[in-house]
Amino acid sequence: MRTDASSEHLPTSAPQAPVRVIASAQSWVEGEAVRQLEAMARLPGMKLAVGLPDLHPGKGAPVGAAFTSEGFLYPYLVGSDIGCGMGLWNVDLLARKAKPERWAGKLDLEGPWTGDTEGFLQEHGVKSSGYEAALGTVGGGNHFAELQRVDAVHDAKVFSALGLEADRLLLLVHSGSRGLGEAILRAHVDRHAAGGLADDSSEAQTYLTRHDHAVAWGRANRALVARRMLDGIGAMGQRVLDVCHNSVTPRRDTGRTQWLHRKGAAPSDEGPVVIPGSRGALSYLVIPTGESHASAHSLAHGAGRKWTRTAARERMRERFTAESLTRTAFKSHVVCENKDLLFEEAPPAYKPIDRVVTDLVEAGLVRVVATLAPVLTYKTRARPE
DNA sequence: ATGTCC
Repeated sequence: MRTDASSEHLPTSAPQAPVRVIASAQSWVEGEAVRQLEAMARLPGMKLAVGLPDLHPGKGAPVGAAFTSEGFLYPYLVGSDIGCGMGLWNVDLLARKAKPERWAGKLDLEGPWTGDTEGFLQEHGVKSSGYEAALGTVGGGNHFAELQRVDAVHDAKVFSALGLEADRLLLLVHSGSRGLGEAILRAHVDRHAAGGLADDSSEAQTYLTRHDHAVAWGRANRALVARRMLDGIGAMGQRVLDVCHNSVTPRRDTGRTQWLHRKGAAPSDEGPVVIPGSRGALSYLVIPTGESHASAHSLAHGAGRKWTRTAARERMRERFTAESLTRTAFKSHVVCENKDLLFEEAPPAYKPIDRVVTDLVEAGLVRVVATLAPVLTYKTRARPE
């Protein structure tokens, strides 16, 4: 029996909203993740709950899911990393000029940026938050900054329309709002636990204002991570796209405002997105296709975890040395001086990304524009004591 | 996920 305290607060009286899991039989989804999705579908005001092919259990609410509601919004469904997302930069360096081994030895994005963070935020039109010491840092868990080369181009027209060239490096940054979003959710949970907010309440307004700030701050954070990374390799870059996969946004395409919650779900209504594989795997640049109402205007945001962090540590430690995991099947390098994190984030801990993307293609939701292969993944330079 | 737990 589960003893997750958060689920005790979830009202189960409301009728269940439609639940849809977009995943083929080949990409099995854990039963617990579907049960969590169904529990969320019984929240007051819920209209639709969608699981994407990377759906997996989370802390109460599942990850890889999108929810639309009316009358209420649910900060708990966005989670603590408000504004987390993926940014892609075009790098003005030929892939064949890459020096991953040399870069891996010297890149260091730990600690506060030594530049003018206030000025940087101002340039991006974002107010400071009190968390500026973390601005420009990647964070933990599945966050990373990864230099990539183009593996294959499948849609040359869209590829070049994005300003991309097959022989250039790209930089993909996955990070969020660090401690800022966490503090915003904590303030909500202290009062309401997993409960929602009436959308006409002043508390909802306060939350949304803070949420929007964290989303903007998270985007600026990715931009500064990119800048630090590019400074480290002596290159320049241009942002190609940046999308958020943890957020709640209003939609007014029906008579009444609907709240679209994304919990580890990329948008399908903001143009091309990158769906990253884990470290030693390809990432997919895709363009959304077709009508996306039934999929809550959302896409998978990654491969999706297959093993828990604890299980991954145990299983990987038995089979591999930490050292061996700093190189991948693509001969790319991984900067991760935290061994536990290296094991937790090892490729076998995740579902195969190609199956996740194929599910989206077969559901008519995306077309693959290009596949991107890792060259150098930066996780952390810091060693735990 | 987390200036991560007193």
